[in-house]
Amino acid sequence: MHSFLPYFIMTSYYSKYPKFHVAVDCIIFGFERGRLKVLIQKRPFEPHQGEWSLMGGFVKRDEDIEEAAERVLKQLTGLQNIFMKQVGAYGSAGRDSGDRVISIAYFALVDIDRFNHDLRHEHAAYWEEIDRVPQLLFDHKEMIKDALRKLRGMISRLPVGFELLPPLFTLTQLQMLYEAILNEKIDKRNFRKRINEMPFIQKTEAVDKVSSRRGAALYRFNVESYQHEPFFRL
Amino acid sequence: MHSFLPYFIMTSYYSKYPKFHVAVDCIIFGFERGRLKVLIQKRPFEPHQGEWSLMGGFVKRDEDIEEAAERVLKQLTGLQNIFMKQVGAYGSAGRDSGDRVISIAYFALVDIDRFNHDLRHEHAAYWEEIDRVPQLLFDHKEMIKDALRKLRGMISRLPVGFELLPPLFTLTQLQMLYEAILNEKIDKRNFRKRINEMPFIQKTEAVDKVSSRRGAALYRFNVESYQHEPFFRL
DNA sequence: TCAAAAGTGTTAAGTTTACACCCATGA
DNA sequence: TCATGGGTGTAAACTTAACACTTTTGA
Repeated sequence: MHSFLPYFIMTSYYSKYPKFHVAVDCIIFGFERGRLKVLIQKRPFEPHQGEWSLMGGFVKRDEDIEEAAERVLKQLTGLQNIFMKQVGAYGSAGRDSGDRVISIAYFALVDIDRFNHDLRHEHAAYWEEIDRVPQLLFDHKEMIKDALRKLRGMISRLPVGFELLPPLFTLTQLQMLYEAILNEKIDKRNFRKRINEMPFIQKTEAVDKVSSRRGAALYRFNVESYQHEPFFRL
Repeated sequence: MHSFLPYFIMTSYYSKYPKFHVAVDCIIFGFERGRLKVLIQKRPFEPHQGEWSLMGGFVKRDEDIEEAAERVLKQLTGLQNIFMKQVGAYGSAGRDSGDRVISIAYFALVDIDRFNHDLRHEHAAYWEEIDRVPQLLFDHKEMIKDALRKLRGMISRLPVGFELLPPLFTLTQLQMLYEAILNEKIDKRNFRKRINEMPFIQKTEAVDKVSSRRGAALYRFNVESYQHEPFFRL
């Protein structure tokens, strides 16, 4: 705020215009046992305390909105430097029955194994399968729908799926992840052929013996060798 | 605002949280003589009066943010029921040097012929070619970049290009529009072949004699026959 | 009569899809 | 030994890309 007018006339150039509460809401996606999940929470404050909702919070006075989203995510997961993307701003006049609030939705992709489950319990949060999400507060369900649409549009062109997996993963896991997000079956041989052509998905020496007797090769996503690829097409 | 607490304690559940100015900024795209253009304006108020910027305005107290965007668009163009899409929210703490403002960008596609040019002059607004836009205020140039990226992602899957053209248009015009938006040459015969396969782009009896001696068939986009198509692929 | 834009098909290259069996292992 | 998930190649269908000449007409 840098007004050159005396403060007793106005506190800023814009002071005649109304102000609004601004919140962020986080759609936190995770992937577990072949299912895409989203984290929902029993709202911890009034109004509508105890109803299912997304995790959210109000933007602080001198905080970037991205920072606010990262703060909310960290509160609930303990995680930082997580892949997040803005979904959009939700600003219908009547969307929040507590007061006028303009909310900016972000989605995050987390490796569910790194998740802090004490924090999850502390916040009464719960991983729900994407197509079993109950009625949520306000327009939160629409936010999830929009976030999922955005994720779908991204997953086949940008290497974001790895954000949902542990550092080492099997091709079956990766395929199930794509199937869960795109909500369609993929042919195993065709899938592997295409993955093979992506130099930034690299086979390691390591073998996963959990999911099968025979053992499955573990792969990793190599950030460096992705650097120059503009995008791909699954 | 429906607080059940006495008004002298708090005015709403959220009253301990800060409030922010919220604005909308409009990226208004037009298409003229083979060029994609965007409307920029000499800012009519302080701070930074007279600098090039997008057309914007503050959200009113009981107004949806979409409504605010439509209002701003109407102020400048005289047009209503125009194709508009949210680009996203811009909320860096220091983005506006006048005061903290969170701005939500929308892009609009207008038929430049329907534009009210008196209003344009009144607002000191100017159609600039997309790749000749000068330095703009704050993060407005980034908003244009993001809007264009969004438009590009859309144009080949959804019939939005027509919003930029008059009701009747030639295939050459349509092709130039796609070339301008995608920023790449398209083969004429391949383009026409694909357009021919789209039942919702219909040839009319009318002929355009302006752009060539021979005359070119005029086509129109038929909304009704698009209804059931989920999307297409140019 | 010629300049300028409109209009028109075919072929080769590349991409996508469909499809079924053997392998390695632990229980 | 058998049940389970891992791993592998080819051919047909389809899509995309490359390419050049004729038509019409007003100046």
